[in-house]
Amino acid sequence: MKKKELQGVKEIARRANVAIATVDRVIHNRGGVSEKTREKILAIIQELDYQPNLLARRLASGKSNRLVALIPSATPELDFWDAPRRGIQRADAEVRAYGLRVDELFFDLNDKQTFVEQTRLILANPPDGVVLAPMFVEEARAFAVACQEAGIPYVFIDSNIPDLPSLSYIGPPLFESGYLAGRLSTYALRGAGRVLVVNLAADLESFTYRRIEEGFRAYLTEHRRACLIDRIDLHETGQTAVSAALSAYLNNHPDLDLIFVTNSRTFLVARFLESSSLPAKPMLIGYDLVQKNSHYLQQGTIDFLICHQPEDQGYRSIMALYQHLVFQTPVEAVHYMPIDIVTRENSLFYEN
Amino acid sequence: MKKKELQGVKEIARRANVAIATVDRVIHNRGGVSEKTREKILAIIQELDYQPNLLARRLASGKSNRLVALIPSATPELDFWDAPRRGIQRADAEVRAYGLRVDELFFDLNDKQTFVEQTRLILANPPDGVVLAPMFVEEARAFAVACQEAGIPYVFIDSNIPDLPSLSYIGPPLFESGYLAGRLSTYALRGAGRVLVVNLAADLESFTYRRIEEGFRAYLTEHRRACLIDRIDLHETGQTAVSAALSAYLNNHPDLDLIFVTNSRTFLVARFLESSSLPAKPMLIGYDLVQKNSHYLQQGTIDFLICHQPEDQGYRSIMALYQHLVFQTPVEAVHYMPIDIVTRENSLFYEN
DNA sequence: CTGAAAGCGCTTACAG
DNA sequence: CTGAAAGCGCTTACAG
Repeated sequence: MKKKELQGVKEIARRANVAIATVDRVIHNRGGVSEKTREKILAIIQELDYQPNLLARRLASGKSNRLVALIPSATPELDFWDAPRRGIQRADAEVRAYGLRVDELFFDLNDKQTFVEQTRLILANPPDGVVLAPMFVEEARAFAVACQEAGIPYVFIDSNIPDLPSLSYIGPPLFESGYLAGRLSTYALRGAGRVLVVNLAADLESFTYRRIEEGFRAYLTEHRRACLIDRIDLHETGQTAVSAALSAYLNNHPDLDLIFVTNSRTFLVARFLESSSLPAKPMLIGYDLVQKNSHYLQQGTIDFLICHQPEDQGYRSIMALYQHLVFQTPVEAVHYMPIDIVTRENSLFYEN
Repeated sequence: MKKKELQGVKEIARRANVAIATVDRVIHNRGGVSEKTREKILAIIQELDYQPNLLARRLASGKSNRLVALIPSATPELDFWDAPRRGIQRADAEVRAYGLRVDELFFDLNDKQTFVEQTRLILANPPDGVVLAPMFVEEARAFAVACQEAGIPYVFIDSNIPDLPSLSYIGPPLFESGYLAGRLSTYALRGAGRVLVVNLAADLESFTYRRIEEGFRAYLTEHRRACLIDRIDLHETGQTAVSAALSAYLNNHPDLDLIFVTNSRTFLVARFLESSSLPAKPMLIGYDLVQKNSHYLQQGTIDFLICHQPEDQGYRSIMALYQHLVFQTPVEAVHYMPIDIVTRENSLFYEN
């Protein structure tokens, strides 16, 4: 009978003439091993091209990891964050069997304080990794720094704070996304053309909106020098405020060709356009296939929505942490999502 | 000292007053257990909401699975299949640690025989699952039937044979994809408009091209009744043949507004358009961001490319089999990919 | 029909 | 600095 061939640490231990525990020590750099035997073992590992069995490792160690995802809560009005959440849950389901668990925490997009409170809760019971939507820039920055100090890896999702050393940013390339909006807008421009950029958000300091607008303007500057570009910034995101501002603008500029809304609140503008009786409806371009936007896309009030695969963003953010924690695989520092153009015709399959 | 609490099968065995092996038997329906103890054990499993530890299961069983992916080979001229392949390899890397392995086999898109040979090889050494691009419909059908008989699950990727009971189809919704092309084409139509549909493939019997064209025509019929639609079918996919056919057509119809190519060989048409000196270049819409297409998209010769996330298709096809084999999770019979519109402006991030 | 035991490839105290 | 042993939660012969 042929003798059974040993595998893995056992075989290494046999060849090095040491105990398995010693092999384990050098594999994990736990120290307490003489340089001589250390090198002998290392050499054998090389020679055998040893690949640890991760199943066994995890089973034996009994370790499991807890991740926290801190994202805005979806509301009936604005369900954007349902999509990343689905992705997060899909990832959770896939890796649960391997000892990873994801806790979801939510904050209110209109209330900084809810964000701050959640970050406090997280730090009080530190997880092994964090997925974070840094909508409130300063507060997110403070939290990120705290995570760093606690040695907790974090990944940014959907928007970025580029100068922080996150494990990864998973989201759109903002400038280019705006640039594409610029290109799409040219389908509507007659003659010189008049364009309105609309920013609707509680926190307008966000890097996000500025970069998108820069990209948008860049395209038009390059291709439509004569085009006139105005802007409306609104901290209030209620329908009344939005309608009032647009109404006032359109009174002065009935010749408007196009409105570009820099985030998912595009439906607020669409709603206004539907209710007002303009001689010629301007083209409307915005972001994200949320339910209300989908409605106006079907109606034809919204012409294009730009999307960045929000579900996949959620999925990938968890998987990045998973790869990092379980496999110690290097993770790409920036994963730009594709910039998708969604129209009435392809919207059905975009929602999956 | 509090007594250690048992987990899993051990705890079940303790409560049922049987050996662990017996618990294992009922969990896996291996039979050879009296109805009475079987029911007792089942009840306890219910009560405990027992979830097997898949790590332990796989480690103990020592089982591993081999998958085979049979896809067209990428060529320097047409590198489309590089993308699904990358996805397949990414999935392979992710699940390798869990005992799944993927072998890749390739066939020549211009040579049915290479496909048939590969299927023979596969059946001679049956894998645990197959990913299959059924470009050659009849041959793929025969192979699928053979797989069924051998009890091997298979998933179709990129194109479908709907009446076969594949584990899953992962690819575009063809009709809707063509329908979107129809919508995009209307940007080019002046007046009634003249449109040319071009099919370029060795096997034109494919369900794929017909459905795409149906969708395309459906949009135009609904929205542009007066539009004239011609078609060129070409079994030869060399540049000379393509150029000759287009040249002849354009001589008779210099007023052409738009060309729609139903697959990734769009660059053949673009190349012809660049070399010929037409008074007004027709708009060109085609499929897939392959390298040559990307080039002509940058040039502006191609206006739109429709894409279906080919890398993700590869990734998901392996993962579907993985879920099925390892977790016995139900898999969705059809997973339609999004229909993406790629322009010069967003192409960079589409390639990842 | 049922059980006791070895083992999957690791990690983790514990002892020396 | 090093080793022997128990154990992670399962599965797999093997014995009865």
